[in-house]
Amino acid sequence: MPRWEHGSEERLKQAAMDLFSEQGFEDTSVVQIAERSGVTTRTFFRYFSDKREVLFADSDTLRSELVRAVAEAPDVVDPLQVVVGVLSTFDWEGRGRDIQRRRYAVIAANPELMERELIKNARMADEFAEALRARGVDARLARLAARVGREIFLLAYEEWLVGGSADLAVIAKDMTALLWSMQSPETTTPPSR
Amino acid sequence: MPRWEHGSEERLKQAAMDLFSEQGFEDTSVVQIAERSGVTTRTFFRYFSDKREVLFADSDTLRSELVRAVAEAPDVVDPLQVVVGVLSTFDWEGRGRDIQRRRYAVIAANPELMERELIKNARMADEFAEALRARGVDARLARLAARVGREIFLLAYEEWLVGGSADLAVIAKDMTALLWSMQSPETTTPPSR
DNA sequence: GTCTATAGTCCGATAGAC
DNA sequence: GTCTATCGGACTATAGAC
Repeated sequence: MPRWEHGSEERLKQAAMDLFSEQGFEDTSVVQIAERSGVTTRTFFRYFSDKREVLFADSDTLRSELVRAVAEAPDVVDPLQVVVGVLSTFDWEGRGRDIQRRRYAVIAANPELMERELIKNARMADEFAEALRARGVDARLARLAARVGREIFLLAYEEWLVGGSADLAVIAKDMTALLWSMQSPETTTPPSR
Repeated sequence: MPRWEHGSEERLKQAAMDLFSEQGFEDTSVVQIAERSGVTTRTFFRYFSDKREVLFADSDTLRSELVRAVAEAPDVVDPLQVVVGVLSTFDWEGRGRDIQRRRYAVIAANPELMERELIKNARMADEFAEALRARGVDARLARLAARVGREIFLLAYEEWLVGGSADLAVIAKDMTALLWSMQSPETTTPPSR
């Protein structure tokens, strides 16, 4: 382990976040990020597959954590509830709301970064669906629950981010109730349990 | 406006689709596409902001068409129904299922193209939500209906694409019913009408 | 760690349509 | 003449190859 190079990844992530915040994503080059971190661009691309990925490195480990939570849910009789529950009861507060607000602001300000955010979310939903299916949920139902649950959570998360001190789980529950309030009589089918 | 070789844009789109299909997106360069179309790369970038966009040029006009349909819906008392209805009753058959299948195969085979597809869908949902809001729907409800409606449609669309001769509107209705079947008793709120 | 291909931008020039 | 579409080439940065 080369001790003098230790921490490169963290320094790169920090430098990228700072530079993107200060001068925007487009106007920041990988060379700049590398220079500020005391490494070469080659080192940057050793850690991150592309320039955008430096902002999403953590999201991969986070995703597997969340997928595991779905896979280990006590029961899956209500798959939508499982998805929304796992996502909204995760300890987002513990990761710092300000940091997440800042990160989201950078991402929202740049379409290329938003594209990456969206595909990460899509992959997470796909893995949620697969985890539910592995637990015996019908494939079609699993996909639907994963996708709709993700949307409910994302809307709740956005409100939580910009909002004051509201609890994310509460917002998510509220959002779910709002969805059910849209059920029109003519398209109603009797609950299956 | 029209000139001798005014079909440049169409030729570029066709050449790109063919080449991406034959040898993959990554292994096709803009130079190749331009050469096959008898123009230079400069001309390619005059029509398309980047290499991916050549596959999505039509989707922009399509989006505004669909957004207009939402804005002009007879009524918006059931916003989810409006979104799913507008999307699923559009004449997708008329655009050729084979062409759409081929296009989707190319997109699904490449993450970069999927990223673009996702952000286009996200923008469409945003505009749907705004159109609903303009019609008097509560902002929160409008966003929720737009996003959930989009997911219901996309799942139905994917089934329609791979499937035989099933009607898209029917699949979408079925998918909506499946969503309502997930409503759990404890989170139920009384229907508002 | 160096070298190179490709994406994408910029400026200026050209030529047909009107 | 203007307007619009095309072309030429030089240029930077990303990203991958060697």
